[in-house]
Amino acid sequence: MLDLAYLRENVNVAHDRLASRGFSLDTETFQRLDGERKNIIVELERLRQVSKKGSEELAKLAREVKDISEKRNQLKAVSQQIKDKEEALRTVEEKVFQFVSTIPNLPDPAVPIGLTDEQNVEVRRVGELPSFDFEPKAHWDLCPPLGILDLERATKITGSRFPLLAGAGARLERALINFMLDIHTKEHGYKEIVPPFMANSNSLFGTSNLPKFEEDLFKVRDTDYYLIPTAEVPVTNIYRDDILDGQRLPIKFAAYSPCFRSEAGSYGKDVRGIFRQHQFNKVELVKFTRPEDSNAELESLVGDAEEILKRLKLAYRVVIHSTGDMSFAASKSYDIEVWLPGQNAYREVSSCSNFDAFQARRANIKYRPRAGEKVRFVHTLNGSGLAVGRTWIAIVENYQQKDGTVAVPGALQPYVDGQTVIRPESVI
RNA sequence: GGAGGAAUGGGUGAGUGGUUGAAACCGGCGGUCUUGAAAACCGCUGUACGGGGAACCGUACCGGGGGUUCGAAUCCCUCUUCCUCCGCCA
Repeated sequence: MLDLAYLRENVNVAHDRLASRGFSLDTETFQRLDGERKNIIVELERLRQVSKKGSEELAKLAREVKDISEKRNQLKAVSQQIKDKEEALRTVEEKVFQFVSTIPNLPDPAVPIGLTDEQNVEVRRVGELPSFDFEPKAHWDLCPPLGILDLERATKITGSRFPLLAGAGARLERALINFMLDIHTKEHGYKEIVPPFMANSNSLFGTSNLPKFEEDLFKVRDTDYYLIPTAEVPVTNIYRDDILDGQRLPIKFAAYSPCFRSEAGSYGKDVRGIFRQHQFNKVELVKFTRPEDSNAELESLVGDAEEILKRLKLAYRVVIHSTGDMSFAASKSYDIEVWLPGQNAYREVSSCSNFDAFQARRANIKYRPRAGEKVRFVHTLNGSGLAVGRTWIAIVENYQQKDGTVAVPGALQPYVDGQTVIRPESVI
């Protein structure tokens, strides 16, 4: 949510900055609604003052045992006028709210201008691409014979786009979760969180998944609960409606969770294998920072996520999103893309964003810089550290060997009882 | 699932219809005192919106929503959350 006061003062600047991300701000509608709202408030406050003063006078008359019936009738009329104005105010405020809550965040000045991912800018490449003396396979061809991934049976349980891992494949998934959490909690200073895996509509509004993106979510029938699309939702909302002590900032949380996404509108995209799923595991990093620190904290957040790939010796690149490719709430975003030999391409394993005060305003998360000072909105950030299923794909594709087996990266071996190679095992 | 109780400012906690935006205490800020600190004492100490150059002024907010009334933290209805006891349960 953008700052209403900012919009009032700078509606044309906001219009131009939003145009750079492909959003057309209807400045006329905004100014009309905002003006209506203000007129009603001014009138309402005047009426309330009349009523308040009148009530005091009436109380005085009553104490003096004088006739109050005329005064009371007069005030009764005022009271009705107030009710009417309040109703009018509710109506217009609802309209303003609807209008403003569907405006995306303003891009940070450092973000490259462009309307699509083609204007994204590669920031750096790290690690060497693996070389094979054979044709490397994609994970959907490589894994079923090893007995670690069953693509057909998963569809029986639910339908398409659900993972079914087995044996060493299942253990590899679990090892990755522990590996990632250990590094972030023990070395990068994040506190581990196990959040609810469902969230209510207020929480989803706070992170901007509602109201605009409801079609991306799975909703639990007859309740106000949604399956979380990312741990960002519950973890960011830990502090909804809170005032934090400024001395505690930055606050850094790491949370493992399954993620559920309807993937509406991605039919035909990544249909093979388990790259794009309705359910996947992810370790998410979330930060609450002072406004002046958030861009530096974004850089270190990306670094924390990159560290996982470095330890696993996987080649990757970091890309900064153009204005048009950023998500609704972000002011600045980086993607980390890991090299997948089976697709001969870099593919996303992490997206790290600074939301500045956009989510904090929606979720009402404030901090007090120092005792006695005014409260301000925090800045929120988050990033995948990393998407576990996609890291799993990267490992099997990058560490595949000519005989169809998969080597286990050294950093991960302590998490799988020292196992060094995944060999074919009995299918489920 | 059944029966009770509760929700007030950063915290604890008074307040059952009319200067109550809200006592008191704790915490915080400023000051007096002190070589310095502590203690003691004094003052200040919520948020949002609107008006004004500013000191200030106005309005709203006592879990959410609705109602009664000229007037609600206070009365009524409803929802939510928390606590206690009983039952059930991984």
